[in-house]
Amino acid sequence: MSRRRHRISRSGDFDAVYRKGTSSAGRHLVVYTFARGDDEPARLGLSVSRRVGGAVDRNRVKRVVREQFAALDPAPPDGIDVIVIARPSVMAYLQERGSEALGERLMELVGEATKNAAP
RNA sequence: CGUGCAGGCCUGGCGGCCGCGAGUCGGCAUGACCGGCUCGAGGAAAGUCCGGACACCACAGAGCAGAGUGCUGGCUAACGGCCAGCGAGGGAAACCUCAGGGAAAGUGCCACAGAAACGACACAGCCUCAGGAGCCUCGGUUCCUGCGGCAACGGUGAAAUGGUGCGGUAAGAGCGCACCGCGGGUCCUGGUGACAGGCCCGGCUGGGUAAACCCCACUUGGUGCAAGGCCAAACCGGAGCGUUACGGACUGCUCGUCCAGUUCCAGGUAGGCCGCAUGAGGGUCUCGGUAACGGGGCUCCCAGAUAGAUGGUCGCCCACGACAGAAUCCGGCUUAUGGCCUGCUGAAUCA
RNA sequence: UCCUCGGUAGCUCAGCGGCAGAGCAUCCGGCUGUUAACCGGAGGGUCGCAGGUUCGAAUCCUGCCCGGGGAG
Repeated sequence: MSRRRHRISRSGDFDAVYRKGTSSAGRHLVVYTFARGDDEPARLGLSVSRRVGGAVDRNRVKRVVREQFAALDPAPPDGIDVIVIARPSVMAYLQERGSEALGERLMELVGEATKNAAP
């Protein structure tokens, strides 16, 4: 499977998710979701600002989030766009608790956001 | 042994499993697919402080101003970099540091203190002589005034008109001498040169600050790969200014050349390809050079992403390893940081 | 990717070679029955950091660190 195809790459798509989607915020991550309404696989977008850390730390955060997103169980439904925003405290959490703990937080937030969008 | 100094090197390795980017080969269910093989971050990729390559701006122009550099010789595509020297300063030493041209071209500044801070002259003061007054042991001594002589002495200060010693004198003074310092020379020797050593002259003719203005020498057009080029898509309405002018082509000025438009409002596109990785390239051998570096032979192809790829986990090696992630590409500088090796020093401390 | 501006008292800023200042805030005293206002006084600073030039640096020079703004 292609990772690239499952990413949000155009700024217009980002704007659509921010404007029309629903959000759910945690201490270290913020998740936006938006149902496009087609049957393509779910896509992921990432936003990691300089406040998180240097280039090495930011790459690590993006890598971990992508891995954990691909391993989500249950997997997010088709036709959905998900944007994950990293907050500045995420590096400290990652070093303290590890990538799997961050995956659990991600699953909670994604579930919450999709539930909010459903009704 | 520890300490200090200098130089060089590396940036965990091997194996298993899961996962990512690019290239290439193959498969068929031709796709935004699957499989095999190969390659896949750094010494600083960083800060963006210099220098180039490359691209466009006029054919990349001229002059001034502005800006930058500043011991000598060399290296380099170039540099504010590097190498080798010279001089000055620091250290016990190994060794380190230095924007290190010009102050008799001119201007400015030198607070406070101090007699005086740029011209030196005055002030304060010292001395001979003359006159007057007092004291008096009648030889002198003190004070005042005057004609002269002098520049040693001056509670300062970062800095005070060469320093120390001897002679000399009424008191003194490079006035004379010795040593040290300073300045000068169509001078001599060595060196490509900075400069060093010597000789002779001047007896001294006065400071500091140019990382103050400045003078001198040399360098210097601007913007930056989101440069720039091509393709596709969309909008292709209205108003004003101008049409020998203004405006634009780096900021200021002058000249010259070129461009035909340009400003505001409204509306619209912000997708793909090239640039984009074979280069002042790396490795190794050899020759020249003290070295930086250069010549030649052989050999290798070594990241090219575009919401942006290198990680996770397990085992072993004594060890989680430090700083940290390419975005047009090179040469440097600076800063952050873990470890290893080699050589040198002998102050203090320990033995 | 690149270009700019700034860092001085708790806050906002001035000072650009010679003992570091103003306003607001804080504290103390006065006024008032009390508070505010007002009056008088006091404390508070590695001038972002490190070198250098100078007799002397917040000021001049060089290199860093941390913020703010802008262009495409």
